[in-house]
Amino acid sequence: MKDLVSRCPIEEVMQVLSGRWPTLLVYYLKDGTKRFADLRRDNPTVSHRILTLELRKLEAAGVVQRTAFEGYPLRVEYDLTPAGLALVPLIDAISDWWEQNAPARSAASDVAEMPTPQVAS
Amino acid sequence: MKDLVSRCPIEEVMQVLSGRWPTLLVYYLKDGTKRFADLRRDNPTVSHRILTLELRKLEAAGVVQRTAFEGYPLRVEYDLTPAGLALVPLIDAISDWWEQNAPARSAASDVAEMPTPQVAS
DNA sequence: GCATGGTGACAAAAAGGTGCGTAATTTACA
DNA sequence: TGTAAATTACGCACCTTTTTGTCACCATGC
Repeated sequence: MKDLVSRCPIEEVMQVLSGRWPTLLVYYLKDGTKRFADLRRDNPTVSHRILTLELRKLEAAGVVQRTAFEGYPLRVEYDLTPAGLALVPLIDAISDWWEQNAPARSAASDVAEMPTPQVAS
Repeated sequence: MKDLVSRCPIEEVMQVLSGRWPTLLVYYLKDGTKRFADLRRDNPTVSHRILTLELRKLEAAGVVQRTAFEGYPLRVEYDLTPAGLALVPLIDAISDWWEQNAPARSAASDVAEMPTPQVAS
């Protein structure tokens, strides 16, 4: 998260989507408008500070729309932008990919060290 | 990267794909077999040590296949596993998504603070 | 003595967390 | 009637944990 500028787009997206929370927040927001407290309930392990920071990051990236209402108690709503909505199926796809390839991971365990297959030239 | 176990798959994948390097390494490996030094050339900013650690992580996740040959100088080859190959189009899709939504990001800038649209109830 | 892929000790930086303060209004209750 | 507390979203200061990086060093055969 230094520049948000790099040669290849993957590096840039990852500056936004890397970390524990961004994808998770998108995931929870796909159900529709949520308030700050809703998102905290959805994921009780985020600290309030990190949640605000992450939401701001996603807002800056154009993934999340933040709408603040005046008056007390404060009220702020978060939604996915169209861009954010477009991201949802992609995250789902990666999620599916993981689930499909998870069995392979647990099967091939840590036995295979230094396979030494050929000697080659 | 504590447990690699969580309620929802997204959290798990992100433990593997989060960070600057994992997706980038997959990206470079999609061209085919690469040796350690090749990957360093592809991305000169990874430190040598981090590269080994990241590759190990991807290997453990079943994304990358590591093949070590005996003899000196040492020779180690890295390839994508079938799972890793399956991941490539997904990363590309996210990459494309970013490129398509990049203009929107620079257009909507930081002017809109406290929009105060309705007052609601 | 260089090249290859790697390790371990340690330092720096980033990510994440805790807890307190703030605001205006409502509710609790004595 | 007066006061205390809760509510909501957040900023700030400080701290811990995790990640990433630097540096030196190993192994061996040409």
